[in-house]
Amino acid sequence: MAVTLKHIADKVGKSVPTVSRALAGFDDISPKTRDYVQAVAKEMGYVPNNFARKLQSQKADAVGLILPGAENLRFSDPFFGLLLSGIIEKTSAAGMDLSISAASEEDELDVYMEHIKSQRVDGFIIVRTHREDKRIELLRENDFPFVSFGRMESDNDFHFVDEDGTWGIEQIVDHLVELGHTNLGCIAEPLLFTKSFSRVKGFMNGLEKNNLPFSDENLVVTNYRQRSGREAALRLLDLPNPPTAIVALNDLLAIGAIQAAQERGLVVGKNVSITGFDDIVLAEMSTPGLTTLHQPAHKMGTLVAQNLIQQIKNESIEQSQIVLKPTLVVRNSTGKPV
Amino acid sequence: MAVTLKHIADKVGKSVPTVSRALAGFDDISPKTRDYVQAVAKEMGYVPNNFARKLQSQKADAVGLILPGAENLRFSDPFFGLLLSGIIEKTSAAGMDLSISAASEEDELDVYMEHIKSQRVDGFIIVRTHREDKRIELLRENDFPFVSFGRMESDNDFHFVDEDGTWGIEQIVDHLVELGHTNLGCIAEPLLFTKSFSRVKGFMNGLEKNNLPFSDENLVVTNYRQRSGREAALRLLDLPNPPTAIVALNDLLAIGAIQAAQERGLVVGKNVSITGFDDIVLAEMSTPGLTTLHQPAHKMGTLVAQNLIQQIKNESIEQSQIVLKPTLVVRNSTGKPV
DNA sequence: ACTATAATCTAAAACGTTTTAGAAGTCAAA
DNA sequence: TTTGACTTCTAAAACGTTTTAGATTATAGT
Repeated sequence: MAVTLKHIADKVGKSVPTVSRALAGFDDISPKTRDYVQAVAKEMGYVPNNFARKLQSQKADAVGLILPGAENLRFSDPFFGLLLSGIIEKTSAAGMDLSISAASEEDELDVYMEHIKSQRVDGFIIVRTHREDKRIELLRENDFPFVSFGRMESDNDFHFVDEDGTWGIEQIVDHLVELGHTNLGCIAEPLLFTKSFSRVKGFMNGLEKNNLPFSDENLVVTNYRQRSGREAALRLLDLPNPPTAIVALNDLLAIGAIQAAQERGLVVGKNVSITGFDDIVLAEMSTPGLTTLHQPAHKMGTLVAQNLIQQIKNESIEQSQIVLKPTLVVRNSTGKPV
Repeated sequence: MAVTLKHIADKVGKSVPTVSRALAGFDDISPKTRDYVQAVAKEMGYVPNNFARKLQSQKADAVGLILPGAENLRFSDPFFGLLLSGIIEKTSAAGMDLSISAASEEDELDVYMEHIKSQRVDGFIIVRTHREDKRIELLRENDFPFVSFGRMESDNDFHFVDEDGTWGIEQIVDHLVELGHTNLGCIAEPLLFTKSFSRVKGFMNGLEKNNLPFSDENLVVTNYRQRSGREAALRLLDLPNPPTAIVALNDLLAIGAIQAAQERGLVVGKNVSITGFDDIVLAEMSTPGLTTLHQPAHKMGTLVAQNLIQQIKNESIEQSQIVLKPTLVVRNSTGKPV
């Protein structure tokens, strides 16, 4: 059985509250008692019971991360992995737990409510933000602390860390246009995600800025996997008038697109240019190296977690809304059109 | 403020224990009262307080995963990501929390003890198992439930899920020898990890079985990153008598090795053959496709979690020690030597 | 010597739940 | 009409901690 305050109290011949306060270093305990109690506690290997403490304090000292879609956990996405590592680094350092769970779309909101009502967590981190996000609305209504990784389409009166995806893709389009491309294709994730939507907007903006027409068939909307990237790219490459450059809106899609191009016998960076977004490790390792937009995934994780922790602890928050600009990394997957 | 049993009790005009037992469906409560209480509870949106319940039950309903090395979180490793997704799937389904934290090597054991003593978790999942693993010894001494992903070198009297790495690499060596290779190099992670050690053993066994000599300089021990794979491969390729095949002991190392070979102007699968281990998604996507050993990472995660949950719940355990054989996947990174 | 003040401690309550032991009431059998 | 058994409920205690309010003792000031 674990050592409790009562055991220590019995041993030192004092009351439980005295022991509690001695260990906490309150000044209504004599230095002599304090030191003695602390020594005994240490010797007995005392560690406070987590739940008793939390019940009393009415704080969970925990951050919740509820992953959308049980089947779709997305841990194979290296970007998400790095984001998570940033989050864990900060929460661990702050002595808080990170409670990860999964919820299917139907009962997602219920799971949030249960977490709140059972006082399991003090705040949430929201990922894969939608343009209209019910989770965010729910949390705002209930005045519960959270930080979203990504904004909504409007009404962004909450704490978030986000990329400037629109701006980023504009840089990509500029880069391709500078190289001489005039017929650009685009592969996107579902548009209900703000992230995807913003990036597509960047694509449109880029075309418009460079006086290029947009054609519907040049935009393929799919999911986030490489496999889908490959299929989407095949569709683009098989068009009667195929694009000479493909703007994939994340690196995994881009890698899939590279594979597709190679299957069609095209030299990537020459016969066709392909770009990504995120700069996962893989982007550097692929052949050819992928031209993409670098994002500090780990850093973003720390920012999200930091803000949430500050909210929870009622500390002053330096910046409650952070938008980071990605940086263009040019590698060999882009070149002049032949 | 959250709704408590007391609130419901006041409303229905019964005592708190009655409400508690009515909600739990005990049969010493009349059906009439039971239904009424349940209806009222539902209407008031009652959710039990997590910590009160856990304090009383003396169960955490949580599984701990303490990641070794704070700086080295390894979330960028897709294999680990998949393993994690399997774990989360099972723990979520069992209604248990997964508590993830990180600990540096110095205070790793203390962190384990604190988790145990504070009754924060009911069991642990051990990853990156060492040949002599202090964590496992600690948990055994304390008779605390755990499942290890990977065995120790000996004295494996505990629950684990593991690969048969030795057998796997033997298949790889056989495959290469069949193709005609006689000079094989090997790139390994640090040998204190059982996983790495077993795989190296497979390499040795394979050579011996095929009557090939082993030379020290053909084995490079490094860490798990691509970068290291590249450097190690360069060292092998620059030997006076360079190997015609490189057995990298994980896929990331292999990808790095492919990169190195390409830098040296070699055609992989022709001038030099390269193999991996794990079959991460990337293995299929790389050019050339990587010959490797497939492992069901997600499935392994579910097995680990399942066993632990069964231990915790005192359910019967189908299999407490599971060793899975990886399956050889031949792609284009291996071929006859020229 | 008496009072005010400070120093040190403790009893009691609280957090919200579940378990245990037993009370109160109902009903049937003797 | 008493006994026993059963049904339905509740009081009290428990889990381990912290907070609040107050008790006790020592110390100093007059």
